[in-house]
Amino acid sequence: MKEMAKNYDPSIEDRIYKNWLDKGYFHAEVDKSKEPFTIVIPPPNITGQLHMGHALDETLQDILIRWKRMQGYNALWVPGTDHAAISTEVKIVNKMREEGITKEDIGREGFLKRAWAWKEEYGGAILNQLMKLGSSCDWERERFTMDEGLSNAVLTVFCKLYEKGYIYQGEKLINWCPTCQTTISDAEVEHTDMQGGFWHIKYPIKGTDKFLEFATTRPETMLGDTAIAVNPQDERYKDVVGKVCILPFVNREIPIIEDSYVDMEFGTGVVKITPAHDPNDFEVGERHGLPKINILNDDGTINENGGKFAGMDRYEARKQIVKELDEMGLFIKKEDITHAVGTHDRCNCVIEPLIKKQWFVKMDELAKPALDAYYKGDLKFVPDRFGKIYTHWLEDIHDWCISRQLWWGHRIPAYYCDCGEVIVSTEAPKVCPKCGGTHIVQDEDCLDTWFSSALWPFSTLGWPEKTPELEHFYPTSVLVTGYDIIFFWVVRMVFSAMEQMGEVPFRTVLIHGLVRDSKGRKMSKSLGNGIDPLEIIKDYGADALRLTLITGNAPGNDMRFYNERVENSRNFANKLWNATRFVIMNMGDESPQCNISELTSADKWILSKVNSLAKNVTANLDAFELGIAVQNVYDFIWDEYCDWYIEMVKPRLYNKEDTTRNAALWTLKTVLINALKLLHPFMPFVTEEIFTSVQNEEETIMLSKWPEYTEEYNFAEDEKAIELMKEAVKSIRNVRANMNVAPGKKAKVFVVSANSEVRSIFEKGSVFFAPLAYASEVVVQSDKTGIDEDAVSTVIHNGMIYMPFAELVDIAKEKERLAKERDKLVKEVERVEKKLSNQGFISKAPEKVINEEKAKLEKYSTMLKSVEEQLAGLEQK
RNA sequence: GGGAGCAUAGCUCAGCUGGGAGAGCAUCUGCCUUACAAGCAGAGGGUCACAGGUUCGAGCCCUGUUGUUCCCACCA
Repeated sequence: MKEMAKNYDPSIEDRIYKNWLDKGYFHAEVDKSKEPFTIVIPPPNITGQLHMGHALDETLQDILIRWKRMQGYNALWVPGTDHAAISTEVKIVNKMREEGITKEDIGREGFLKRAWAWKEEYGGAILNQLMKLGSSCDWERERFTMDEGLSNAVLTVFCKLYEKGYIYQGEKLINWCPTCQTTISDAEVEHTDMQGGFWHIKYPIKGTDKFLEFATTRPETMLGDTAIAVNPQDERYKDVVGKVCILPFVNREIPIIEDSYVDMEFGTGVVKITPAHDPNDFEVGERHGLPKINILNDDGTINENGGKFAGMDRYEARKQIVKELDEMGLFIKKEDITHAVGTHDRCNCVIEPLIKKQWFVKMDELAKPALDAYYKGDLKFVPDRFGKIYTHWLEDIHDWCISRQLWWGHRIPAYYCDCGEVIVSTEAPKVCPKCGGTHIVQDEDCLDTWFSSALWPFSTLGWPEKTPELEHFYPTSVLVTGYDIIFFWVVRMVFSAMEQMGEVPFRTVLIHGLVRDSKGRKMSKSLGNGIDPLEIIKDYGADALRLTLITGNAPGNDMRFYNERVENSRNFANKLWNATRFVIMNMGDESPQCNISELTSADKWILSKVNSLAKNVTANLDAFELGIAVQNVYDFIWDEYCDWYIEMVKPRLYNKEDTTRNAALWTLKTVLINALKLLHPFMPFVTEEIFTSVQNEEETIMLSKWPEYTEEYNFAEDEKAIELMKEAVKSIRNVRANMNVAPGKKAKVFVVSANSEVRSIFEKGSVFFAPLAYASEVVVQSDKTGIDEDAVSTVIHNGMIYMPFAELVDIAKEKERLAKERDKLVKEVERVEKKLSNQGFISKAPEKVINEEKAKLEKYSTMLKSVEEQLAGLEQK
């Protein structure tokens, strides 16, 4: 037997984790005799540092995996990392800048060398941090979005979609980040309210002395204007439609056109049209066949189309243009407004819409099966409401721009021959199939990082190879992720899987919220309010962190994190630890055995309780109510097992002669082990440590069998008996505290009941009832014979409790106290009577509810009667 | 402009298909009782945002209002 320290020390966690690793418990092999349960990890970026969001995400997954593994499923959790194209590239470029090197200096090959070195250095770090949390991932199956297999999957998908016509190259308006100098997808544009101007400007109308007034938030784009538009219904401008304006500075003649897109009510009802730099204007341009003039360079400066402003930064040009328009008398006024501006979610730089030739995924056809899967119920969101976000996005989806002007990522498998032929192929072609030429160059661009993570659920299992793993473990069971990444990832995984696999990638998406700081703010680097999970683990243990993240949180809801909550979790681990110490101390080296017939009511009560606990916890886990599930276990261990059962069995354990001592020890151990198992998914380390200390048949709790409800351990009568005694103990404590009786002062306790069953319960339970009720002696009898009239009393169901104290009791006070008890009961009786006399209730409420109410009425009225009798007795004094 | 969430004890939050309001922390009182002071026992504290409605019965369902947070969106 091990000597246990007085306080639980979570520093054992590393040792336990290492043992699990060494034993290979996390590894899952294809085993057709078992039902698979699969989770693929949302791959963290290789730029990453574990943060609270990860900690929550991984904890949820680990709980599900550990639980299913114990239930006997073939549980596989696939770990891995994401190359995170743009984030990583930016970090590497920044690091190079410190060394005074640019990408161009070292070229593509040199850069990639550095990027892979970066991956080697930082890629594994976050996985090591995941281990600290206790994550039971199958590390033998770790994948990386750019490893050989996954890259092959990416190329295969690209080519297949190209052949189907779902991937195409087009000159379209895209989102350009002038800082990162790459295109980004619509999903990566973040609209943020910013202070801006609304400049009112007028253009001269050719051949007249009139002007046309309009307003714009981006005056510099005027250099690319190719029309002026008004609403066809607008009577004010009927006479100028068809005429042309002279565009200042560049002196281009631009037509005044009609388009219903223009809102007559807004501003002057006149809009300048810049098809190359605004999505709406682009559409208008398409409809009217207008030229599209790009005025921007990639770095956000004005290009040669901007005439005298060429070379100027966009914002500098804005100022200068307004200034010069003013000098020309064409500037009217500037309003200060706040409006939503598109920014890049990685660098916060303002996005410029502009036209470039890029690769796109055509979305309309791909979106349909992904929507159907949800509507048919093959794909479920927990909670439901996130399904709406999913369908809303898919129903309103635009084509996905997938090319990025980056070097770190999967290079687009498109090749260009001098003859103009475009060849898309997984292998680089040596000769052009059209002209036979050999001067062929590959597209310079890389793919959006989400293109590869979209394939993650099947690419990690070996696709496009037909591996046994893919056959067995796919589709995966649950995807766990935050609501902030539904568009980026969940949607794209589903439509990719539907297209490539013909099946959903996962059946359930469990959505969690954000972990916020104690003030409810998002944790962020710029605020500096982030709490490092590794620090918390160091101070309190991973179990405490995990418990904190799960407790009191409903799926999809944000939570606030603060240390007091972690302390409470740590205290719980310590409570459990000490309960175990108690059991082991009393058990000694023997392994208690006992026959079911030797069990007392108290034993049966706690066995029955842990039995139904297993049912509740399982049901809540099935419903993904992890917060409720763990609360059930917590309450059971602390309130029922520790505060009641352990206290109840102490007298039996301390008396070596007690014939039920073994039954108590066996029950203590059995219930503890079952509770440990139910707690293990949530707090894996402390439960393992205790499990191996308290018993030795099984070598790890991880692979032990999940407790299941069984009728054999359902003891309703004993539960009722013990609950009655608890009720009695609580009222006695209450009365004593009320009267300021010193805890050391014991009193004779009379239990009086006309009901023989009640008497029997207290007679049998007097061993533990006496100490819990601070009784020097417990006397059970059927009437008040021989009880001092001055005795303090309290009522229980079908009985009274009397405690004669030696000192004179203040009769007036005692009457007052009893009167309070009576008033309370009167109210209860009235409430129930009212309910039961309600004809509507009697005729419409379910029978079960009516019977419950009737039972309450019986209980409260008998209690009331007893109190009234007692009061009447006191009145006579 | 469209959509969603939230509003419950001083604070942070639970409350599963409608059937007598809960936890942790904080506060107050008494206990170092030989598992645990990271503990034990007891107490106080809530017109469940507001107004209607459905129902025998509403924190829970419906409608509206207010406040708040978030997501989406091409009003220049």
